[in-house]
Amino acid sequence: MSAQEENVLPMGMFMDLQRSGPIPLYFQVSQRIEKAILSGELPAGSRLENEVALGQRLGLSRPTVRRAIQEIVDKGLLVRRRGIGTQVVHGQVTRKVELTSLYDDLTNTHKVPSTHLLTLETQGADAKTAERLGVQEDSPTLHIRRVRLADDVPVAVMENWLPAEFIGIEPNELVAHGLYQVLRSRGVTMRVARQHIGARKSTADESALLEIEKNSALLTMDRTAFDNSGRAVEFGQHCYRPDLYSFEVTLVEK
Amino acid sequence: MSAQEENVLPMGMFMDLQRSGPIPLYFQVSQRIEKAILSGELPAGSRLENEVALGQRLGLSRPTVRRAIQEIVDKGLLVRRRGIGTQVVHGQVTRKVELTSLYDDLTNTHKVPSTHLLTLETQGADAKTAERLGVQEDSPTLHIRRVRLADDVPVAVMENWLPAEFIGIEPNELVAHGLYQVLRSRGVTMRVARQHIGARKSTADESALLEIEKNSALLTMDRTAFDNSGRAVEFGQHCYRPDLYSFEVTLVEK
DNA sequence: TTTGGCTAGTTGTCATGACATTATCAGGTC
DNA sequence: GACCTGATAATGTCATGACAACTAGCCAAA
Repeated sequence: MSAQEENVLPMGMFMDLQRSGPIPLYFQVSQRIEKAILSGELPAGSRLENEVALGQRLGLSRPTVRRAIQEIVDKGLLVRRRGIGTQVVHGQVTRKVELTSLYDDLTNTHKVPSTHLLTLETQGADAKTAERLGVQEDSPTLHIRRVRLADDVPVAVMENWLPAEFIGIEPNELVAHGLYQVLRSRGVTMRVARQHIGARKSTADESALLEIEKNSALLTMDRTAFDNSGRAVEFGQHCYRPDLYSFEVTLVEK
Repeated sequence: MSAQEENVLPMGMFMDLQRSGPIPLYFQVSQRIEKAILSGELPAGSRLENEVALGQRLGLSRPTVRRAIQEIVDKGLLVRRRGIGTQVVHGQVTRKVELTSLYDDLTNTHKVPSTHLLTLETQGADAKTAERLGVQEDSPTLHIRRVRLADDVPVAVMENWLPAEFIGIEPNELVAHGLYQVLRSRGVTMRVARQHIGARKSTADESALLEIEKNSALLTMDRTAFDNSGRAVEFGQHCYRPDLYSFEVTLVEK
């Protein structure tokens, strides 16, 4: 017998769906399944009930069930095989990285984030910033430089440039909230972000800010974020203490 | 007038679809649109023809067109807005990172990859390896250690552990091809990979192998890869010269 | 024993139709 | 001129139906 016995779990959940509410049905289903996987109710390697049966039992059409399952496949928690079925991926499950800021990351891991605001000024865009933000060179941008701390220990030095429309942002906003929270409260919804992750040695300035030795190894991340109209709303160059922070990425082959 | 004039481009492509072939229709459409974006035929900020019209012109149903567009949205090249339409994201487009190996990355960027094989042995799994691969501790695994070079310059030191079924892999395979190519040729299809990206200082050994100074900054990546049945097929701990390699990640908010 | 084919089960693809939700814009009213 | 209102247009959601492609397992034949 193969080592991967595959229990067909019928997912005996009654799942009271609210059909009139604003929450899509496929989302309600996918949330419920994801929760079942993360809680261990659906163990690694177990098979999911097939799409048609699941749809019948829930009173949903197959496309809706399919979409719910697809959501979780995209998260890397489920694997589909034609002719076979859908299985839970092996390996301990860990929550994936979303389009969030470091501030959100820290609150999610039950650390207390805080911010030291080093710089908040209007600055003409240099060539690189102009290209990343898609604005004219020398046009005004908001330049921010911050140190992010978790439980009063410095974790990252973050430098951002924002388009002119955000120049009114106040220092106390940035101290009390993450940059992404501030942008969201101004009606901006981030949709796409392109990141480059690398490493280099720390400068004397960075070493002092992060309270580490000179010429330590730093984890760096450059990011350009776009809102739902496709326009660049933020360009940032950040560096992290590698002993306190790392990136987690889940890749799924189509 | 706003700076983002939005030309409605009707995508005047005739797109001869092959309906009988094995290639899905939605895939043919999405490939064509992506190519149009990357080639500049659909410039940044331009609007796409709406779904129903596009479907009618191509003789396709709306779900098929929708799926084609969704593929490109997931890649971060398009942005949809309800009530508005679908637009090309601003910013220079760069190809995203797929589920590939460093070997594939290098060939895609027209560098000549080569490999120095340092270690190829059978080894009992330690606690960490056993957990990552989902096998018993002390069970046999294939242990590989390699240096990857691009144009004869060392780029990375790569250490991998594979389950027992791959113990037959020959040294010449690993020198001539990337590990993922070898696995694919053995019928393994990778589906999901979980990666952790960090940084640290180099050891004396690594410094010599990568031809860099001692205590340089290194970019590190740990990865566990799963095949289409959800079983772990590879666990690796790699480190890269940060002046020659970095990671690119595109995040898309759902 | 081995090989081959058949069958049942499951996901993959595609079409058609309908209604809901949201943003824009023009026009009328105060 | 400012504000409300409706029409218009586009994507978001969901149902139903059908066929294709792939896999595993059973069974019969060589």
